[in-house]
Amino acid sequence: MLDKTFEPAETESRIYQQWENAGAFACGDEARLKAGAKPYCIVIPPPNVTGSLHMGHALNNTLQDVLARFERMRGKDVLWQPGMDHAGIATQMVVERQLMEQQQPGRREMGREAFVERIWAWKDESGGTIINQLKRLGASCDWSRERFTMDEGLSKAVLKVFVDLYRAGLIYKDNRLVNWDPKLETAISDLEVQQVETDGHLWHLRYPIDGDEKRHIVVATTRPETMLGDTGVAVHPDDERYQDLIGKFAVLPLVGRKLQIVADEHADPEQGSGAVKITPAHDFNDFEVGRRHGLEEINIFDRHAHINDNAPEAYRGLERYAARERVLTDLEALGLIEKIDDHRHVIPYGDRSNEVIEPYLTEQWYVDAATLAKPAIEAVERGETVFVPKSWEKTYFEWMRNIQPWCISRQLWWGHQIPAWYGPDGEIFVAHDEAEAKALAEAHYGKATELERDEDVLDTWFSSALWPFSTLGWPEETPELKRYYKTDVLLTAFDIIFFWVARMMMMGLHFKNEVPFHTVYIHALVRDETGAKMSKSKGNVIDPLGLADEYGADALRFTLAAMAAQGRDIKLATSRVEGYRNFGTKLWNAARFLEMNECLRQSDFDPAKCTQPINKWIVGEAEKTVEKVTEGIAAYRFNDAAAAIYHFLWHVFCDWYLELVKPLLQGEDQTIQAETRATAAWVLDQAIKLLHPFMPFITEELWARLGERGPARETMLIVADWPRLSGLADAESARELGWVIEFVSEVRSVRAEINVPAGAKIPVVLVGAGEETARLAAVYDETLKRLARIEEITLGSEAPKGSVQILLGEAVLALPLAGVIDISAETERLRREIDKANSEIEKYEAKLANTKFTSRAPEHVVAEQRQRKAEAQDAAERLKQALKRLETTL
RNA sequence: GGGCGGUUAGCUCAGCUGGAAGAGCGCCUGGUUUACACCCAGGAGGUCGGCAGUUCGAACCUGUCACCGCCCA
Repeated sequence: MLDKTFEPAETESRIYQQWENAGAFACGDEARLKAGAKPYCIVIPPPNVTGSLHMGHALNNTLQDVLARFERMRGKDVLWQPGMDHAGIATQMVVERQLMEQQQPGRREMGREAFVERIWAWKDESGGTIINQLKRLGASCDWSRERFTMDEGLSKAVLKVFVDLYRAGLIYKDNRLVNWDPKLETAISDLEVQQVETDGHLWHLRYPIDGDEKRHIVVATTRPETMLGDTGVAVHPDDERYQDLIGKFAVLPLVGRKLQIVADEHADPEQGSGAVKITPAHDFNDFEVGRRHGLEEINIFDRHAHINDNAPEAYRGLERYAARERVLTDLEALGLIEKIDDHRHVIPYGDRSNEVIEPYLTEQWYVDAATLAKPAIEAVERGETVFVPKSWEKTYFEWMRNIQPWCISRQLWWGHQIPAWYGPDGEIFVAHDEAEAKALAEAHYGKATELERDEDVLDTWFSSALWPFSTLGWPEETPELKRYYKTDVLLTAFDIIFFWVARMMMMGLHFKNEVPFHTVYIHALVRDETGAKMSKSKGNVIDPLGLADEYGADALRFTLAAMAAQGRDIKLATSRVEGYRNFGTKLWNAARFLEMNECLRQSDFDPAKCTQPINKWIVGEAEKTVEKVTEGIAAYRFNDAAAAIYHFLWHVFCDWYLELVKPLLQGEDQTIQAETRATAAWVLDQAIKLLHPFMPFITEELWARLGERGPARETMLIVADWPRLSGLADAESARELGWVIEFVSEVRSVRAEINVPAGAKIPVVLVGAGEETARLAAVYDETLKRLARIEEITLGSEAPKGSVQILLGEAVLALPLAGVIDISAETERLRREIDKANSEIEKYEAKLANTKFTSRAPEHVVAEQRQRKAEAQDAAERLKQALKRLETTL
């Protein structure tokens, strides 16, 4: 006997263990393959090895699991490929922090090799907690195939990609501005830079004109310290104020360098004085201006963003903000500060270090992203990969068409070391290993030569970009690669379109000549109840595992899926989770009810052979639900699918079917009882299957518990067949049950409205009932009496005096309650109903009187309106009669 | 400055190709109906952001305005 409630805490880990033991998550099941199963593959967006589960992961992986379980039940050979990435910066930071806390030597003291070893040790010990957290959610990944971007195989893929791209001219070294993190001492990607609006100042500086010392040109800057690296001044070509100065020189104060005054459209005549100082080595815009006019690029910072020897001695060694103070003091002393305005502007911060990022001129490795992007753009244009929702294609195109060279080198130790070796003269040899590099060098120099390997490592995303094929064994031509590439769908939040989708598309197309997935499903971002992005600093983070502890993983999953409507952010309220926990309990108790009523599954049960209308009706409803859930998931409309199964189980199966069937289960007729028991059990089985992708634990548990009696289960639910039903809808029984439900609902509603005590049983006279209605009343007599709390149902030709009257089909339900009810309240109720009917009649009449409508609207729409008008007229007429009868009793 | 999205019941949100406004939660009323109080029954609550247009007909299409959010400069 089932308990009153399902206990997630006691059940979830046991069930998960059973799935794993049964090998249910593994791809390539022999029996399936023999049956001709088609492959279905999703690669997980690899979580960070340092990461722990947040709500975004929970949503992302819940949806992947819904798809994986759904397709598995549909008989496909499912591979949900799991793994993690090595998160270069984040991981290195974690371990460095740990060393510091334990007061151990820092990485520089311990040296590269020892440090990297130390990271591996950290990874083995405390990395990847997120994997276990995913398991707690029920993720059905094929863990036997778990991969890590630093694995040998994946590293081999990285090596090959780097070498191939280099040899194809698509990877090169260049001296450009990068986003430099002076704290971490490495270049970082544009995407790892957060632009933060900040209150600052705009300093207006006066630069004397060369040869005309009395004259000045005023430039405005938010970063006065960078003036030490100025090599020019730009004015707009059309700016009349400065026409005579173009081509002349200004003199850089404090430094004395001559600055060419150039005409460039970058200078905005509306902003400040209209003239801007140009510091090509320390500003992205200035860099472009400098290149256009051949201005010198003078780097004034070292790697810590302290002033270097390219500046006058007085400033050397100063930290950038100290340098700013010093520069301002000195300019002030010279009277060269014209004015200082308050100014709001954006400052770039590194998202890992939270340090102000410095545009910094260094030599780095780049991928020619523009070239690789072309086929990736075309593939989406041709529809080889589609975005769901489609609107995200725009974002993708926007990004891809304006793509910048991708800086892939990082000044870190944790990651894939760049396979480039340098000769004594700086000649570069890119090779798969040192031996090959040496051979290349020997060929180049004509003799064996000592080489030095590039110290830097590759951006983590360089290896992640290969994920859809490197995890499948590439560059080896493995059977898995052949079978599962291209994969089916990638699920991700929109903020990852650039990180992931774009790069995987480029690499997949270049190396596999085929897109990595046919669909990209972009899901919502999870926010808190008020719509704010969850963040630790705001303290509004809802821990998914906390919710799973409190309400069960199933409830959390169902909530996320139910709220995952396309194109919207999710504002998560715990009340929703609670509500869906209740839904689980409801299901549990329905099963408990069946158990108590001996509703056992029958192996030879055929839903098409039901004889009782109530059973014919519910199997038809089940079929409709199967359709809705199946279509919903297949179309990534997770919320629709979730709503369909929720509605069916609670509001159709529990609220109506089980209630309607109670008399039959307790009745005399053994045949009917047997059919009903079998039907109930069968329907519940279908529902459990439909719910399984969303609530895997409770459904698997019920599957097992219900399997203890009746025919033995052939498989666990996770690999059971997805329902495929057809031909079960039966219009006749649907109409019959519709009548019963309306009967009960109407009586209940009116009872409440006129304050009949809930416990009181009242008589009902069915007036003007046709033959069929009379038959139904007789057949469902017991059911109606029970559900509507009726004492007796009799047929009559006229409503008894002073009775409450309800329209039901062609008949009138008369509740003879004279003396019990408040006549004036009932009169009022009828008047309201009549008014309502009348206004409807007017509406339809107006519509139908409009010849434009009747001539232009489709036939069936017009017919529908006529029908409704007739119905409303009929209702109004009968309501008037009812009112009249009521009034005559007064 | 450029782009995208949003504005529907008190709250959180559905509403696919334009043909009678929906769900969950909350709220109110009433319930010891032997599956379930994590429950049952009933109910209130909406000028679908404003305006203009297209259409026989608009929450849905077009334009415009307002406010909110996000992304990119």
